[in-house]
Amino acid sequence: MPRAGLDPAAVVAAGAALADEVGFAHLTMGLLAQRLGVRTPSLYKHVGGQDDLNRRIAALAMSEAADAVGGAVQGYAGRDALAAAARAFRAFVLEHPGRYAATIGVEPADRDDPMAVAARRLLGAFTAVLRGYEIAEPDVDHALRMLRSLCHGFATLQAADGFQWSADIDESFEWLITFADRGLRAVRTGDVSSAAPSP
Amino acid sequence: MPRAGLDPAAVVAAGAALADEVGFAHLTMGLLAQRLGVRTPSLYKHVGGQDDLNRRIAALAMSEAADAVGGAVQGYAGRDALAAAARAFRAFVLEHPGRYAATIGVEPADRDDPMAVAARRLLGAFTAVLRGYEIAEPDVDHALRMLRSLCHGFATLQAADGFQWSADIDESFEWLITFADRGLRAVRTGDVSSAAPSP
DNA sequence: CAGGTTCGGCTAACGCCATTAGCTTTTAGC
DNA sequence: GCTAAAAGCTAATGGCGTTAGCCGAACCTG
Repeated sequence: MPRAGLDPAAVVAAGAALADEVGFAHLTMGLLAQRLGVRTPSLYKHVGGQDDLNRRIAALAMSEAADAVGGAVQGYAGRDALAAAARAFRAFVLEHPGRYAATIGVEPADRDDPMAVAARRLLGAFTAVLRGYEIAEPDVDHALRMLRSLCHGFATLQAADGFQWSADIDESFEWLITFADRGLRAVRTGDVSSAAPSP
Repeated sequence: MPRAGLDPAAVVAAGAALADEVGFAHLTMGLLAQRLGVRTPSLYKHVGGQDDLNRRIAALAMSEAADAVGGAVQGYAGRDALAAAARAFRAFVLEHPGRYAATIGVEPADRDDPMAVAARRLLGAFTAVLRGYEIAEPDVDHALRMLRSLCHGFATLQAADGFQWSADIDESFEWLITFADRGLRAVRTGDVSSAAPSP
């Protein structure tokens, strides 16, 4: 019986691909083993178990998302950068719904957790987008969270088929980009302050 | 051996409460039976199984969220209505993370599915908020999706402990409400159109 | 090229969970 | 009070994650 030649990276990559195919909730150790042409217990030579596998898939997804968004932003600024980042992020989530789902609800163990490192890298890509809007320091964190909520919310709702009604979804997303762009420019001009809401 | 006096509603309510306590992913038929002082197979007299239980919890959560948002909006308009709706929605998700998690990834069977009915009711509450902004018809659907993405994204990211860095989260949320309010008012005045983004 | 060690696969077995079948007892209706 | 439906139970099945322990392949050393 020849060896399969597996290693942790190959197992995690196959697990991520399988999650994209069958949905993260249906990703099972047995199914993954079958896909790899191996018996289930053999996987434990490469990953610690299902929980460990999930965390590694989440880290991989975060890292890939950071690459996608970071790469898409290169050479753009302002509205173009925002649009590129948002489109790249949504495209990634829609192309890889399974591995992205793995990132939800996983809290990194410590700052050196690969998941945490990748998450900071993704955050950095969005921070670069904000730089073009010249937003005052106290507002940057808020704007970052707003941007992340918007992208995460839209992408996950669409991935979960949460938009059931009529209007075209791509059009809605472009509308959303324009909305965010206008809003962020208003932040620079001082229409939205970090202080308490206007009375 | 006296009867426990259960019925479907009681089982679903206990399941939702348990999901809030231990997390939706850890909600198990055995654990729920134990909580109700009953053996596991007895639950099958009231719900069809785990999948049916999950769907009923999701429907309950949607219905409660619709009540919370709809009630909070009563008597307000414009920015006040938006703030009330957003705060009510976030408060609901943070107080009931388990049952809200049940709603993600559940697609209703048909239009009469209780889940679909409740979802339409929740959507209606947000539509009522938009009414105060006098947004043109072609933009209403986009604005609705934007609002839903924003609220869903922020609440789920916070519930999953996705915001790890320093700035105060409540402050970020108020900032986000102000941001959305300004943006929606700009939609009315025509700064954002439903047409393609400006060059 | 020989021999030992490490490493990656395997089978067997355990426990947990969801689910079904079939029995018993309570409860409600006539 | 009798009957029938409803609500609980025990027992059993199958699937999954996981662990223990075995055995052969690959690699490194001399």
